[in-house]
Amino acid sequence: MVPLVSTPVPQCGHEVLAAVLQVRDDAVHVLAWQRAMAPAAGAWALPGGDLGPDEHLNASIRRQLAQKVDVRELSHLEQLDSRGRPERVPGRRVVATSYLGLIPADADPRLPDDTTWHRITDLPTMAFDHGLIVRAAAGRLSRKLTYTNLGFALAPPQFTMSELARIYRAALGHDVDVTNLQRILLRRAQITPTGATARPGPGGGRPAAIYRFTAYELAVTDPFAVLSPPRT
Amino acid sequence: MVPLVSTPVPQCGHEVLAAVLQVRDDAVHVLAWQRAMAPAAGAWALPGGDLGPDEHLNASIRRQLAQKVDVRELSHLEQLDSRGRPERVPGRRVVATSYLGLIPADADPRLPDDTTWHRITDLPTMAFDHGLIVRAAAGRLSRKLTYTNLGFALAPPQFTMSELARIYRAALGHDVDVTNLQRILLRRAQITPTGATARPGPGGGRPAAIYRFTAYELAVTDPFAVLSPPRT
DNA sequence: GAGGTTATCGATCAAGAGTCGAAAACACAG
DNA sequence: CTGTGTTTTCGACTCTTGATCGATAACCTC
Repeated sequence: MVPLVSTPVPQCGHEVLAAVLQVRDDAVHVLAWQRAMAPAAGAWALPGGDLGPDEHLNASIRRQLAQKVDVRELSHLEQLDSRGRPERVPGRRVVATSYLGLIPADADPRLPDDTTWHRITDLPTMAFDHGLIVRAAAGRLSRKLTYTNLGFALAPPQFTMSELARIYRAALGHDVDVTNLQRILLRRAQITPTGATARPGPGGGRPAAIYRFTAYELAVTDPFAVLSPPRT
Repeated sequence: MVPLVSTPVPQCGHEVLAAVLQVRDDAVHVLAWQRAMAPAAGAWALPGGDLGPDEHLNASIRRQLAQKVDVRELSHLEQLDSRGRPERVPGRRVVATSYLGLIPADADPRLPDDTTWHRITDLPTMAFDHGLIVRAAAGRLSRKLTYTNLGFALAPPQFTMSELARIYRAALGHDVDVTNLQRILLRRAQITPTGATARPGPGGGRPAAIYRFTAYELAVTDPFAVLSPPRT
């Protein structure tokens, strides 16, 4: 797939990288692949690569990602920031534009042999500054989760409130009250009851209502807008 | 691809740009200079230029800005985003990383002849995609003003509440109640009374208390954190 | 002083969010 | 079929934040 030797040096020292996050087993994971060659052989790296000579940034990150995971599984993709420290990659000056990618909690895409999921709380040795990018991505995710509808990108198409709360718990890193979560997301019209109910597990319990997200595109929820325009 | 004049071709097609904003006469203005040469001759452009071969992004934007304004006047500088559409600049493929810069309302820095302030509500013909960057910068500013202490970068070192409210009005684009603003910023401990009072203008009026910002580095104010951790 | 002007403070109202416990709806065991 | 345990759901309550408005304070000029 990737040529091992004699890669032509790209004329533009610019690369794109993505921290693709997913909640798996109640913990946020990031997609990474293990480098086989120098530099940073053995370390884990984020998917990405050099920007093509006449390529859009968005097109490039999608193309690079496609080498590691089925991009159709991606529920969200947004730009994070750019890093240009000359020494961030030894031996070559390259500016990196990083992205945050999300995959719904129920998906389990096929991955190449060199690629696996890693808990972001227990990262292996990461190549270059990729560890910093993962932290920036996780921070962006948890903050945006509170004032946007970004949950749609983490949750499966259908879910109960308990399942959704577990996802939020993992992504936010602290406890989430189910009652509170339900009221907030309902009031914001972020989620809609489908009418169906889930069957209780063994041992019983009241069957849970099944919800879905109302929209699947990022939207900011006004409510917490402070210093807002007059209400008249 | 080949440059029209004999400027040395940078080895990396990467530039940095800054939208430097300031509140002047109750309106947000942006610093721009008028291009004399093709491409986009006559159009107004943001300060910026090509990234040096071994230059940090932050160092580069400061260096470029220094050509148009005294960077010591800058009260804040943060990265906005990167744009890489191949056609964003005709004749040359260049990725741009944009920045938001702020200058306190009372400063009036010396500017080169080709450089002036423009109201962002009434922009002249902007070169390339620079108009989009100005809008992104203004949006970032108004949003961050509500949930951070970014006001410190817009306000002069000392101010009365009326003066501060006028600055906020301009940056937010809507009315701001003085009483409300005072209470919110005091409760958040963003501002501190200096003890001094301003002399009333002609016609009298109660002398206004003089405040200053408590801190001069960006800090997020928690209060509006939704789905916040349990209060116990 | 009297009237006009501006700033400040307090009381009140409304809305969003966190907490808690009771009730609802199920499975399973006896 | 009934009682027990489990999970979900709903409502009442409290707390905090922010918006609104009127009253008071402190100054000017005449």
